[in-house]
Amino acid sequence: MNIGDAAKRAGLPAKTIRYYEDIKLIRPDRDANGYRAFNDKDLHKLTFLSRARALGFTIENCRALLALWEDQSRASADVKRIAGEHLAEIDRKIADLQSMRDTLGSLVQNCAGDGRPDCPILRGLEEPR
Amino acid sequence: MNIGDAAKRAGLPAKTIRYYEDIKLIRPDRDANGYRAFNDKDLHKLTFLSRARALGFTIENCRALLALWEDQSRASADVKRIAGEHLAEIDRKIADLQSMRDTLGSLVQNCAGDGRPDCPILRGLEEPR
DNA sequence: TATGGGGCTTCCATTAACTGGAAGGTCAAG
DNA sequence: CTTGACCTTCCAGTTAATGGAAGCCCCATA
Repeated sequence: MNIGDAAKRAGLPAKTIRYYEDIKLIRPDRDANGYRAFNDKDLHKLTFLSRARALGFTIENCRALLALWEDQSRASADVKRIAGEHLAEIDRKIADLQSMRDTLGSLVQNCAGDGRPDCPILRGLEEPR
Repeated sequence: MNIGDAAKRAGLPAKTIRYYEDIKLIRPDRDANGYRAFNDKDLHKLTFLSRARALGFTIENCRALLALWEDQSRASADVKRIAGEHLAEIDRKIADLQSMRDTLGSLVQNCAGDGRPDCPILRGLEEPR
C-alpha cells in the first residue's frame, strides 16, 4: 500500500507519516520504484500513533508504548504507569486552563466592550499576579 | 535597572526578556556599558506580558494587546473582542482535554496493571476512533 | 505515442516561544 | 589584583510537524 492510502486509513497526513519514518517510529519497506510499501503491521502502528497522539501522548511516550506493544512479554503494569502519568498531566493541564478561564472570564465580564477607552481587561493585565 | 532585576520583578527569565526585545515587543534603552536599562514603562510592559502569556495569549495576541494598551484612544470593545476569542479557545481546549481524559481514564481503569501481559490500554489504542 | 494530472520521492526551510551554552566584556567586594 | 556574579552577542536545539521546490513515476485518454 502506498503512502496516500496509508494516510487515509490511519487518518494522518502523508507528510506526518514520512516524518514518523524519519524519526524511526516506523520502517516501511520500499517497492522497486522507491515508493514506501506499507503492510498491515505498519498500518496498525500508524493507527496506534494517530490515536495516541490524539490523546496527547508525546512522541517519546508513543515510542515507549510502541515498544511495549511489540513486546509480547511486557507487563501491563508498565503500560499502566505511562498512561497513569499522562493522565495526571492531563488533569494538571485541565486545572491550569480552568484557572486561566476563570481569571480571563471575570476580566471580560467586567469590560463594557463599548467605544470608550476604559478597559478593565487591560487594567487587570497590568497588575502582577 | 539591569535585566536581572527586571527579570525578578516581572517574573520572567532574563533570556525571555532578551527574546522579547529581539522580536520587538520591548525596546529598552542601553547604558554606556551596553547593558539594557529598563525604565518603569518597560517593566510595566514586561509584567503585562508575563501575565498575558500566563493566561495563554499568544505572542501575537500580546503584541496586539500591547498596541491597544499604548493607544490612549482605543475602544474597550477591541480589547474585549480579542479576549473573548481567546476565552472561546480556552473553552475548546478544556473540552478537548476533558474528552481525552475520559477516554484515557477508562482505558487505565480497565487495566489490571499487574505482571500479566494482557493490557486493555494497548488494545484500546489499537482501535481506530 | 504523446501528454496531462496525480501521486510519489528527497531536501531544505519555517513555525512558536523559548532555552542552553560558548566566548567574552563589566563591575563591585575584598 | 583577583574572584565571582552579571552582562553581552551569537549559534544551535527543542517539539512535532508543515510548506514548498524540483524532479521521478504511473495511468488514462486523445
